[in-house]
Amino acid sequence: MSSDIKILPRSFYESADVTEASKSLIGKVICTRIDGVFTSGMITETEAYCGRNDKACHANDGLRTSRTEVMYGTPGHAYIYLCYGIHHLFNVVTNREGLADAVLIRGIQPLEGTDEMAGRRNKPADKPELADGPGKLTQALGITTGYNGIDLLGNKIWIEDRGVKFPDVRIFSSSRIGVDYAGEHAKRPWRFYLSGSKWVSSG
DNA sequence: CCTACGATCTGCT
DNA sequence: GCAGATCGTAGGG
Repeated sequence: MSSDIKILPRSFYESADVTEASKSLIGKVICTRIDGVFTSGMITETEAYCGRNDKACHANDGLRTSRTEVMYGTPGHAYIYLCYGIHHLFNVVTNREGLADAVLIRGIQPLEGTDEMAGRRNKPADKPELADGPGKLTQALGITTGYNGIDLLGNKIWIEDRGVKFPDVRIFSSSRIGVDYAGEHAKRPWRFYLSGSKWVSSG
């Protein structure tokens, strides 16, 4: 029964294709134990960002700064940054060291600790607004930039495979949200989401 | 040093 | 539907 649950190994994050990694993360379960509180949710929506030839990516074409340094590090670590001065956005670093590929988590279906999430969000536990957006789910899970760079094979933030596998026909794609500044690259269909799920950002 | 702006969300109209 | 919030980062002087 519980033997179906396993933490994603480093090799999962070492995928050489960030769009494949992005798709594969749909259906996986992100878990946090923050201040001793366990919360979790199934990933419903992701976006791929590539370190080479992708103007939407913070680390595009080798741009290396203190902010982007984590993206150039070991896959399977968290890149968490502050967006619009308010929202903490959570990414997983993929591929291999030095390349700066990452997947942004944009939506989850809350599973465990929903009352705790509701408290953190000051929203009802059973409504999509609890976690149907990149800034909402981090608040629900208790994730802040203070955890930037953390290893996802540790015991604070991790991702599990619980044996849920959706058929490819249920994974829809679209252009990425909020990256119009990236010009032509903004049109790439690098957003992936579970069709029919309520727990997906409206955009 | 200074300025512009964002991988968003909320509340109000 | 739209404007305001809010602050770290990047880039330029």
